Amino acid sequence: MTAEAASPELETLVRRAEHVIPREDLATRLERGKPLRVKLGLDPTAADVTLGWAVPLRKLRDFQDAGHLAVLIIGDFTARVGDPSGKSETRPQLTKEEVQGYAHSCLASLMDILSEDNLEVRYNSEWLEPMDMGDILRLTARYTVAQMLERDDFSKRYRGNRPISLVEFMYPLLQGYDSVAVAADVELGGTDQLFNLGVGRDLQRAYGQEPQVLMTLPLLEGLDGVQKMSQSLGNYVAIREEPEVMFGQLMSMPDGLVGRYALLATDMTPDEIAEVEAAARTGGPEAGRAKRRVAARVVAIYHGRAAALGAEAAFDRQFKDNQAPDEVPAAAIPPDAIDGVAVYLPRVLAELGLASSRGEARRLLSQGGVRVNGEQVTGEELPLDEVKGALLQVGKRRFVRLTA
RNA sequence: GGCGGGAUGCCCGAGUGGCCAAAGGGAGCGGCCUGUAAAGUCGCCGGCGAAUGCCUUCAGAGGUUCAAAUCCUCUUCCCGCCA
Repeated sequence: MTAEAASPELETLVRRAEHVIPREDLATRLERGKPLRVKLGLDPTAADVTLGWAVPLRKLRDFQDAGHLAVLIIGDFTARVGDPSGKSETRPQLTKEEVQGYAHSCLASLMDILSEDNLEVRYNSEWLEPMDMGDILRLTARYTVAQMLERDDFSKRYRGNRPISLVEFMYPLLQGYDSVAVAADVELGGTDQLFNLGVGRDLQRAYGQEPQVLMTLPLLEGLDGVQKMSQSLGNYVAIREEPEVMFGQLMSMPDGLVGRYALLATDMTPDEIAEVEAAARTGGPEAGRAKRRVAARVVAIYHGRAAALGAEAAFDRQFKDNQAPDEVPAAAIPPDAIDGVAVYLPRVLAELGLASSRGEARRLLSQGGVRVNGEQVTGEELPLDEVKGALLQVGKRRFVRLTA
């Protein structure tokens, strides 16, 4: 085997990747000059596409741009099984209807990243649903319980006396079978997918195909800076989020994440990444500026440069100058909150969704978390004409304009 | 199939007859501070138009008791050991 200098194409394609296994295979397949079938499977288990998902998706786009075929697998069947990767709990099973709804909304967002060209979209229910018991037995015969238990997440749960459903053992096999069904040359995934991707490789070999190359990409941490970005944890940024909101969400990330986001969520050059990373470490206003830079770059990818500038300006108005955002949702004062000429605020807050209950609303009031036209209000009642048309604010970022 | 252990609020977890809307921690929320960061600090953290008041909550269904998260019976689910 000759260890030739990596081609520029290979260089680009493996950028940001965590593992490429086996790397030589990718090189040789590229040398053949035929477009590769590059598989990425996504389970529609939630409605949005996050910056976390965007990491492998943007890699898939790189392959498309290099002339390869993106084989996007919508895991409408596997979503119902539930991927146990990295989870310490059994995932709740979703219904077919839920999954269809998610698939529909995800697919739209996905196309913000992927190109229409060089794209094949497949639903894995196409081949998984018709499998019969014979097919399933053939599949399950390939793997042992010990192999499954080698996986960290399974063994942890096993040792910790937590349940592991048999159906969870099926998941890697089904995902692996997808690779057989679409004859993948390369499969992309997050680092937590390494085991699953490997199963695909094994199964392809067992079914007489050339085994796929595995490429994993780093998992982007969520805004909490601790756990991976996930919709169920609520620490995510959706790629379709409004520019202003997206910018604000990104500004709330811990400093330690600036470099990670620069690397994984922007198109910054290595030099730029090093710069913002250093700035974030310096701390102080310096770090704040670095974070702004990263936030603006992310917003620009999904909404364009102009929107990014606008979002930053809006951010300053709201959080530096403490002004209400330009666009504030309007709502009528709930009629049952009005008693003659008095308005009962807890009811207003609760019914408009600014507080989860009237009790919560009362707490917010008593703690000074509620403002009417910028003035802190602590009493629970206000005269009706003071409330009509007023700007109601809870905390720093929840606003409603009350219509008269 | 047998024996044993377990199921508590968003999560973890204490509580084994009244003092329990239920300790403690985490997460979250609000105030101050600040770079909407971190750290810090003060407060909140089941519901009900005020309550030392009422309602709902400790897997589910029944029962004992003046009184049950706590005791009894059955059911469901989880874990372990044995087969």
